[in-house]
Amino acid sequence: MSEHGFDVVGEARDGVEAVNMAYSLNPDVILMDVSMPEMDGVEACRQVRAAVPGTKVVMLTMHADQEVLANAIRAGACGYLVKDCSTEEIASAVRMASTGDTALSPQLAASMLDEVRKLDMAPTREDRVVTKREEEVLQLIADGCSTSEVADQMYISQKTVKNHLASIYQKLDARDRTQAVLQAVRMGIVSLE
Amino acid sequence: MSEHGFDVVGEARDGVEAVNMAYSLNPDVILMDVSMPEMDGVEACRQVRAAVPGTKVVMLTMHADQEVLANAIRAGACGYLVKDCSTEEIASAVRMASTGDTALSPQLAASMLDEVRKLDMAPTREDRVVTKREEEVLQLIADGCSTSEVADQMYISQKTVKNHLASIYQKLDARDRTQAVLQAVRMGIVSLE
DNA sequence: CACGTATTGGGTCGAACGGTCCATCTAGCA
DNA sequence: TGCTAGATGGACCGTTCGACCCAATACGTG
Repeated sequence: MSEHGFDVVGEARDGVEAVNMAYSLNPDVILMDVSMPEMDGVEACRQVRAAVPGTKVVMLTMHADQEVLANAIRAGACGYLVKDCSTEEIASAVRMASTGDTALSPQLAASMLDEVRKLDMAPTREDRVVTKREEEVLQLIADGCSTSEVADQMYISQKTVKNHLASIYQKLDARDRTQAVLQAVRMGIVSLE
Repeated sequence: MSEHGFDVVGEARDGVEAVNMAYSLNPDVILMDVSMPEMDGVEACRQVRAAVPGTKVVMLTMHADQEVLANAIRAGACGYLVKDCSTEEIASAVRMASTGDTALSPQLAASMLDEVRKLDMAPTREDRVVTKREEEVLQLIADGCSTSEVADQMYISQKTVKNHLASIYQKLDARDRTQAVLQAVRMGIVSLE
């Protein structure tokens, strides 16, 4: 398998196995799938980076999910590829990782930059005025849900929905859900169907 | 006064006098001011058209109020001028009225067409899903007003505001003010600031 | 380890909300 | 002259909402 410029020293079937093998084999690069049994790739990446700092991790995923990408970057991944890329592209990404470079699928480059921007500029300019859960509450209410319906769909109690709303009221300078949703629509936080 | 092609046979100081004089003098055309003591021009126009069908009425007003214009057209006015037009334009409008034509100030022509459109197409396509007052309530709530604030600004009781809202809920298929306002925004009934 | 934030949740309380009855008044219509 | 729709209100009732307390858990930062 040295035709690509590197040797495959091992294969793991799940996250736990990957971490153990990384510890014993101490490879230069690990090609890690996001979706894995026992332990997902992002968590495995985090543990590998903590246990074996010299090992580079390239993540491989099915979907260009920005949320997962962000977590992978935070976990210390040195590359992130979507699965529809060619074998040569994967090999290239592994070689780049070994030399300290970062490989990234084109369709992920843009959201990658956005994520880095958020990470770096979070203290100076907070784009996310409301948290993820608060945003979910706003969108559901905009979609016509009552408090109890929001609670059911988010698998939380009505009280928690109200807590999120109370937090939203402060952040969006609203005094009731009507104003909060309207403000969220103006700010582009939620969509109007 | 025949320099303009017609004679002035009388002048009335208020709406009641205008109706009486129209009945006795049976003029070809009446130049009627919208704002008049005793009886406003629109009502006077209505009564003249009922009592003396052959008489044409040209309305004269200070403001290009679409609501008043609509009422005047319904009242049977054959022309509608804003007061900043020239003497010759007024004379022209009177002559046109006498021959059965309709004179209209340019700035009123557009809203006139809109009004005609509404009148003709009202049975087939009801643009106005909510009434004028209901629309006011929706806009104020969209602007951030509470029930009591809406009541204050519209000079009505909170109960009436609630009544309007209840009517709105049925028409817009909403169950609370949040959904009602959002639906109104989607339908373009109210503006988002 | 302490600290802040996010998320989850409980309880209470007064105000607001929505629904259901009802009545009055005005316009426009048949 | 009724009839209908619109606008205006009143009274009542149950539910919901928002504000104000509070606490437990988890997570990341310093």
